[in-house]
Amino acid sequence: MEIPKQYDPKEAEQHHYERWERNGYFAPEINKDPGAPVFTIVIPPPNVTGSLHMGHALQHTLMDVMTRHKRMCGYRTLWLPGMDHAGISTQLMVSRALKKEGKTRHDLGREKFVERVWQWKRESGGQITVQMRRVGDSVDWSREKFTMDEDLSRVVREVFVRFYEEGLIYRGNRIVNWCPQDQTVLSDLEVEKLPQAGKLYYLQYPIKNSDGRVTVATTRPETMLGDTAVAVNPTDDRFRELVGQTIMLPLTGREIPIIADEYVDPEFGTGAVKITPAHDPNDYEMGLRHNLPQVIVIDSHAKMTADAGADFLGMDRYKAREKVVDDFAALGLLDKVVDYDFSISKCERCKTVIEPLISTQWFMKMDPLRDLALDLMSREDKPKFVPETPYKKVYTDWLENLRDWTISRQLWWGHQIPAWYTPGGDVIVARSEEEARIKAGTSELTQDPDVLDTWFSSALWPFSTLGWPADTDDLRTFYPTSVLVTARDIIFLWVSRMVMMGMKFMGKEPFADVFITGTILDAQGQRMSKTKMNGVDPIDVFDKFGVDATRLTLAQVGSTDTRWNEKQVESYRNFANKIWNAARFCLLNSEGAEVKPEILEQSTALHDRWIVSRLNKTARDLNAAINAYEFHGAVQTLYHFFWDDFCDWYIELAKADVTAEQPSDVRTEARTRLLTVLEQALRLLHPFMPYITEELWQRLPGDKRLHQAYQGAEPTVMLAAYPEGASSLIDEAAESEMQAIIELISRVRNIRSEMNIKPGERIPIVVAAPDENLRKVFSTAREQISRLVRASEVAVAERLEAPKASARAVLSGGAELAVPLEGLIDFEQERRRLQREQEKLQAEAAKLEAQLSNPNFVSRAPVERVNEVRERIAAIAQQSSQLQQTVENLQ
RNA sequence: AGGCACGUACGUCAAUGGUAGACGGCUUCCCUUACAAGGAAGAGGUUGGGGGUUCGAAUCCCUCCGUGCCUACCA
Repeated sequence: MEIPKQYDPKEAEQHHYERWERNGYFAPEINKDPGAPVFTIVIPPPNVTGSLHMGHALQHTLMDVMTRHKRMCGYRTLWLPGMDHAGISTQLMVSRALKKEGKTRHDLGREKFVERVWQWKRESGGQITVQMRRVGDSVDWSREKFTMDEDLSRVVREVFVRFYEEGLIYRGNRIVNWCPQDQTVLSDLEVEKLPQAGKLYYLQYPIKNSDGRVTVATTRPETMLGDTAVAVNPTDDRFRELVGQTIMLPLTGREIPIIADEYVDPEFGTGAVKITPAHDPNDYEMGLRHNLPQVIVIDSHAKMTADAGADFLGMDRYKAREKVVDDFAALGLLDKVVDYDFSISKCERCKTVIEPLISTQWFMKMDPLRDLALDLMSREDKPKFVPETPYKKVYTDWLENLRDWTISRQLWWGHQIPAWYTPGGDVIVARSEEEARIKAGTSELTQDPDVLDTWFSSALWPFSTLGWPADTDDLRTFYPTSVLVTARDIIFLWVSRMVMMGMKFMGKEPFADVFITGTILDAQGQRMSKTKMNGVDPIDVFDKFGVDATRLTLAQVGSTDTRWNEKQVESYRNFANKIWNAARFCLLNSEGAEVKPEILEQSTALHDRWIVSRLNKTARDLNAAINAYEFHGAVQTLYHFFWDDFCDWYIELAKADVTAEQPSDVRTEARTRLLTVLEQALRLLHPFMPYITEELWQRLPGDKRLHQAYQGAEPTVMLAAYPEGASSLIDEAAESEMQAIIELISRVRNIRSEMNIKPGERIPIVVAAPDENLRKVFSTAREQISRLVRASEVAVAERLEAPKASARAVLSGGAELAVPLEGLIDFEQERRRLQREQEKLQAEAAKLEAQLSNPNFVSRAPVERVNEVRERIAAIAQQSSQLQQTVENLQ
């Protein structure tokens, strides 16, 4: 059999996925057990414009680990994939392409433009679906969805109509976040606040019929053209006289009142605030309270309007700012300008500074929906956030302060709002234009040009993808889903809204658990971002180290923020190679043997009982860890079981039997056992490392059974049963006996190393144990011990009888070790070595003694704890005295 | 401005209030017939500082220092 010495990930990654997909392994229908429990994940739909980044790679790895694990456990498993139409991003991308042709979307017109976007989607969208296949995502492609699919669009209209009829969706004229670049309104969540070094301008406003002036401070002088009041705090004595008086607003010729409002902070600035209801959210609110007019001086392109005055008409907002300041200076009304740092609102997508504008938009009333989500949390503690802190609180706090959601967007790419207007201006909301015509009694209707916020359709994702509002099999089977895996930054944007919509339309939470992943930071601890160019492309990492190694690295990240460290991936690449070579050894020595599950229950030799015990304990721990979302622990458990227990000890202990030149029952049985343990180990590894495990599993000869739910399927490790960890096969006696052998071997190796004994040199060893069983353990393993420590002879006795010129060690259970080193030993060095050990023991003993001499410890600590300490002290005392004896016996 | 996290070995991270660990790196030795992407051995920590609760603290509380994140209407 030809097996290369090094594992080539690309080779394995090439073939298996295609076969898994073609054979329908990813679809829940592969499971033939009608009573199977169900496990469902709906994917957080990536943007159709997106490509795989580290965050995706992390989330997808975790989702795939869970899905593959549950599938192997016999669950009817659905991981449903799909993509989001990503309104703004996609429209921007296509607009940019048009720009290269010297065109704008307006040149094409709406219909042609949207067709163009669809064309783009068909040709270049969904790059990420190719990359998901590379990651190994075991998603059911036959159920793939796109938020703009006709069926999902129908769901959007249905929901919109129901909400409207209930009065939860309404149209209103309000101040909103406006992006002058993208020409659309944005929700609060799509706006990011960035700190900015700016200036605070102190402007003086003359008071009518007086020589007095009021000074106001502002960061945006240009908005003064739209001021309709100056406000002061009603309790502010400095301005008491002024309230009710009138200001002659410079540059405009308008007269505006001085009003009193609690909102004004007397401590800030001058204590007097200019009020621009049309261009500031707070001023807007105050304007409503005081019935102030709204003078619009900035338009949707952030240019000054006619109402700003003839001198300003058409001027850019920043040019206007300069001019206002210059004009005030010229009039002698500019008090001062000071440096001032504040936060500025920018469009999350294009980073343009947001302009608050008054505009007619569609809104969703959130209070009743919010209550559904909060009730669910307080009554049933759902969804369960992992980790619970801080996310449960973050989620509920946000819900408690929820405000209405602006759901319309001035875009062309998206779900067009199902509202039509009659010539008379009546609003007709309907599921279709036909329905609208019937409702309106006329066919002269104009549809609202706006589309819905992308997150509107995303909020419906857990049930829209399963066929709602029809009562489909899928909906009944897979809703509510099991777990949602996502990054923390969309808890508000998406998670909370899914919960509200799920409760509203399904009456049940959309998912039981929410697992929030950590963030992968760059080596400096900064967030990876396109603009900073500090991102690491997962595909590059796959190419360099292999998908499986990358998955293992990501899986152990779990919910911790972690700096990216390529060394970590490299070490898991080495682990993959270790797996490869362990399997290579098993296969190169497999003649006459094959996988045979029953053999593990018939082990008699210590090392065999031991590895079977370790295997089952590992399986038990792994299942627990995965079910508890403890991926870091799961990866560690796997790594150490495979490398330490299986490779370093078991293969070495079994090697003599396995590699025997002459065929024999012993050899066949050893080989069979080795292959069988390996086969189960591969199953344990599979959810984390799907490619290498499948590649090797396929090569194993013998009885590789699938889980009973998948009988009849083409063999694949994907559908083999995940070992549960049989408690009947966990053998504590074997583990502790084996521990004694491991200790013995380690101590001999230690002595060899410290005494500078050449690796090739064979030396005799003497081991003594007063306990008969322990002696038996050592005698039985004599051959193996001899092999692993390169001993010429292993003598086992009840009492230690060895030449004085020996290196010695005291082992657990009263056992002692001597390595006769006539002519090799340096007594002074040996004495120092033993004394160092003695010191270690004494240090530990001193600590424990101190504990025990504290009467409070003895009286208040649990009895078992106190006994533990006593036993440990006794053990140390014995070892210590043996050690002392040894030192005294030296020369 | 408030709120919430975090600070453990040289690096990245673990550790139900009960003897602080792993991986990488480092030192020494070894191309031993699965694997040098390997094997063997070893060094390295008063868990950011200080105080408190407790029989016992990396873990709980307070405080200081440092670092992140989120929320927010300070013109």
